[in-house]
Amino acid sequence: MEMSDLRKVDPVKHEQKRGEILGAAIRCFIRDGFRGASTTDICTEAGISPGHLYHYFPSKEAIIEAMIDLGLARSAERFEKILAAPDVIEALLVDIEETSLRFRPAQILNLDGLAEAARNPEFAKIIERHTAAVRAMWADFLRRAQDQGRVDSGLDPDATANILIALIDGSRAMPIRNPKLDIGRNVEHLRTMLVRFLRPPETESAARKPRPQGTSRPLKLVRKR
Amino acid sequence: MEMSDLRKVDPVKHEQKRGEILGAAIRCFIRDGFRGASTTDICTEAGISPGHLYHYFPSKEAIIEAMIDLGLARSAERFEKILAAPDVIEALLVDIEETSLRFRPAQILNLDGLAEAARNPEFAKIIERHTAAVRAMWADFLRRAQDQGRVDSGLDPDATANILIALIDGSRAMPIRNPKLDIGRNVEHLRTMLVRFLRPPETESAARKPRPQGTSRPLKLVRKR
DNA sequence: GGATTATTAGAGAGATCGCTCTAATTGTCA
DNA sequence: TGACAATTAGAGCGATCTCTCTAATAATCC
Repeated sequence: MEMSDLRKVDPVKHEQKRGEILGAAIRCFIRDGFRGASTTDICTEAGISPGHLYHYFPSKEAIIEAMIDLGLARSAERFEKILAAPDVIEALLVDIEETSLRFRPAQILNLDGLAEAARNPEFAKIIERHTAAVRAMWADFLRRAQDQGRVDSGLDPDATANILIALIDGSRAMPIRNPKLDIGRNVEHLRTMLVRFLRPPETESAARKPRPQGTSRPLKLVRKR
Repeated sequence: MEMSDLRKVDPVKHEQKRGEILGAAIRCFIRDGFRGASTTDICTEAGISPGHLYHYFPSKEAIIEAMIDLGLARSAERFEKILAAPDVIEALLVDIEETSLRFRPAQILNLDGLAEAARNPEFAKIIERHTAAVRAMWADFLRRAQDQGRVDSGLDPDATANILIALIDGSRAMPIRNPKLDIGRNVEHLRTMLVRFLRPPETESAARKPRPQGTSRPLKLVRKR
């Protein structure tokens, strides 16, 4: 134990410690799952005692909820950055590659969270709210891109957003299903699919500008803002 | 199992009972998860006693493995049917709609299984093997379709198969993320994406028009719409 | 029918779970 | 410094977990 630090009646310090414990809990949940990780495990990982733990969190469930909140907040941040990028599709692909395909273990928790949400109404509410927010962000982007003729205006923004989200979810399972995944090639094919899916059909775009496209080489879809 | 003494009462009956217990276990696992469902729950659901349960299965883990095997076998069957259909994409869409989007609760177990595989090497092996088999089936189909000019020959069959599998995985999360999902519209957009992704680019389809082997059953991939 | 064996029931052992409680320790301030 | 409040440690409670064990029942063969 660390006895060397000088203690103060400091709410900042308290919050910081809470964060440390939450971090330890996340590590445990990644390793063993929501139900597999015990409060004792969390205490050991955080280097504290059970009583101490319950001084910072009222229950194990509260820890899980705090962790989900944190995860969803980080996720929303990432999406905001993606949607603010000059080339949204490229930014999305980079994000999928870095956070899902290269198997950051934290992504396991998304699978756990979804499975848990399917049977726990409390969690379901949180997931649904967060999904609605992300979908709205995507749909808003898609509408603007449609107005600018960069995305097929025949697509429904909400439905398209749902599919993009599903694609991101599915990508999380990829490295689990196939640890020897050829990441570069998969990203390339994802890019091809997205570009072909979203770009305006020939009839629409041909009127505006010439389409220099022969083979499967994808073209840049999105630029200015 | 004793293999030398088969003279006793119906091994068929024994196997049938085993199946019943497995079914009860699956219902419990769907409801509460692998770790959330206790052996007592399973016994209650199956209407038997603990000792009885352990007469049919050596451990809880064995039940889970038997269930995963069963699930993957059923899944492989479904894919074989899909790939044997006259219009593969339509068959795939119907399957996604019926088994994933309409929220058959059994699909939760896929999420559980993936999450568990991410931290349990034993499960990971099973999932990887099954995924490799399904991917091989898809890749084989894609290669044939490419030879017939129905699918863009610029696509790598394995990478494309991986993406299709990811799409199926992602579709499972859809109804959890959004219970008010407009299923029809989503299926329609999925269809659009798949068709645009897979069909040969204009130049190719115009140049090399591979014509029918009329006698053999045509693998119709894309319906002109 | 009597002997033998497969099958079933259910209590409960032993371990672990989430969580509580008391007491010791640390920091603050009159 | 001494009273008081905040914080921490860790034993352990009651519930629940997986799994075992003994004995009763059902099925089979002579």
